[in-house]
Amino acid sequence: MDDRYYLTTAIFYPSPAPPLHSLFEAIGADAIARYHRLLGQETRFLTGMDEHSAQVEPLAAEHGTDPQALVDEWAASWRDAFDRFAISYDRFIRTSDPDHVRASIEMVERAQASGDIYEGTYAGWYCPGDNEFKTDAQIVDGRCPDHPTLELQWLEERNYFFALSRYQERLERLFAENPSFCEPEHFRNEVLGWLKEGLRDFSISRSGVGWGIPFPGDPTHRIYVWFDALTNYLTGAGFPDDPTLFERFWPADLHVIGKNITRFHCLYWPAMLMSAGLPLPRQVFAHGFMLLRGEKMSKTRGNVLDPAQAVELFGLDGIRYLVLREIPFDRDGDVTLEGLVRRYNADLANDLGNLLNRTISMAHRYLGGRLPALAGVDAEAGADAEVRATAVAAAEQYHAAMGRHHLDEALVALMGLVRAANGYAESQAPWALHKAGETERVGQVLAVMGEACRILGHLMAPFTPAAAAELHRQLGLPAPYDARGAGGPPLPEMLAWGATGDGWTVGSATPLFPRTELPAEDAPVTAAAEPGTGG
RNA sequence: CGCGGGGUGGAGCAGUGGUAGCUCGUCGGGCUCAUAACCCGAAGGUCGUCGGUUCGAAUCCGUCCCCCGCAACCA
Repeated sequence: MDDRYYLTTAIFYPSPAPPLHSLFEAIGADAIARYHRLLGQETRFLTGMDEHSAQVEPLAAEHGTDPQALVDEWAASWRDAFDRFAISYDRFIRTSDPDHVRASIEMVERAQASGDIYEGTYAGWYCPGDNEFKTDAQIVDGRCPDHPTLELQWLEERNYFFALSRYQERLERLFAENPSFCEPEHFRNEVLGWLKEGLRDFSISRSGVGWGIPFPGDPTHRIYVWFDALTNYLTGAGFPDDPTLFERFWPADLHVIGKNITRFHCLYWPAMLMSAGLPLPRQVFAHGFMLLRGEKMSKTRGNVLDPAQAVELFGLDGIRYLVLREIPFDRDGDVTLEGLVRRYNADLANDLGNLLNRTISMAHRYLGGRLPALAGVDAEAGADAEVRATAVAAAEQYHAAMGRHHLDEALVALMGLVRAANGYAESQAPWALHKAGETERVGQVLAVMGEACRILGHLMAPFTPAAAAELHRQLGLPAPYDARGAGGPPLPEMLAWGATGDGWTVGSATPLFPRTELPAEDAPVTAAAEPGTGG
């Protein structure tokens, strides 16, 4: 295992504050980052904002401010939200950052030096309503759907192109030699399909706009999208100003992206890096989308789940768990408010939280708070050994799932141990043992339950960091890791059965995940009328 | 015939040749340590359609139908 790990999210389209579906990507990447810190790797986690959007300039004018001031405000708001959601980024990059501007220019210059950039003509249908070229798919009945009264204009514009087509063979070789460059497989298939269709050069500059990075050698143009946005991954690793950092962290281990931008990350980006003579990232992982009632969340549909409301209902860790559990990370997942409430109560409140609560509570009631050491417990009864075996198997499944970035599967493995521990409590019935005066056995049973809780706390840590720390606090155990999941022993050591050796004294129990309920106005209609119950 | 993904009990999913599983929900039972939580059992599916291969198909092949996504910045 490498002693360092560098991962990124995509940089986000600028807006006043992050919607839940953007937080979803950040939370997922954060869980991966935290997992690698727990493994003991020096982990660098980059996220940020893509500020040179064409919308920014007109919007700033509308607000009577300048573009930089507008994105300053937005970036602060995003950072704030990311901090609240415990996104443990090492840098929040902004494409207006000076070092990033230098990096983008450097990348264009390298491509120029390689002879991959030429001047050409970009032609397309242009909508005067929103100053944008429209693709065929964006045109309805020959009009822009947003401005149906305006005629589209066929415009031709001189600008600079990147010769992607020259990289056809090299990209084919990349995918042949390193299939896992793009995961999961169904998105890789899509990329292979595009490769088969043949690559087209793409435009990398725009003229007539002021907001953006000046194009090297032609100040009338700005760098357009990809040489700006994608380059952020290099900037975040120290390119080109900090060779020591860059040496340490490039190439990136993982780019976490949305499935809509696989083309750019799996074809454009490696070609750009080849052109610049830089090593390629090890993997691009495309996650699916969070759907709300089967539909893409969007403001125009009015079906956006508000992060603030979600936090109010489930807490920060609650919502972190829910989005990662409900949405398979490798494909789309459908979410409803009702479903989230159900999942939260079932998994976190009833099963996991209550397991901790009953364990601590019984430890106080029957043992004066003192859990004995596990030594000698295993051989005593089959049930003890079974819980232990489940814990070992859960950790194995967990690591396997995390290795493939299937975060939802890791959580399924975790919940499997919760169930086993609750079942164990039922079958051993320490309350009955206590009545029967079998104090020693009560101690053994609660030691097993406490151990399951201890391990669960570590398994939870990448997903629900604050709740994991609180779990250990209530259990009465020190937190071996810092708030970002770094600085402790490698996770597998802490997941080993009986890792603490001795018993310990538990703390006090308060509900880790208090039950929640659907807000009244969103309650399902079925509860309305129940005939014949009187009242 | 553009490309990719998907169509499995009420809901969400797993399952790539050999008795169809899981979570939630529903119904019944048990327990009382615990956040009215926990545990056990039951009902419920001709696995989108039609056809083929096979001793045997949700699983392989072919037809058709339906849903979602897809290249210039809306995860």
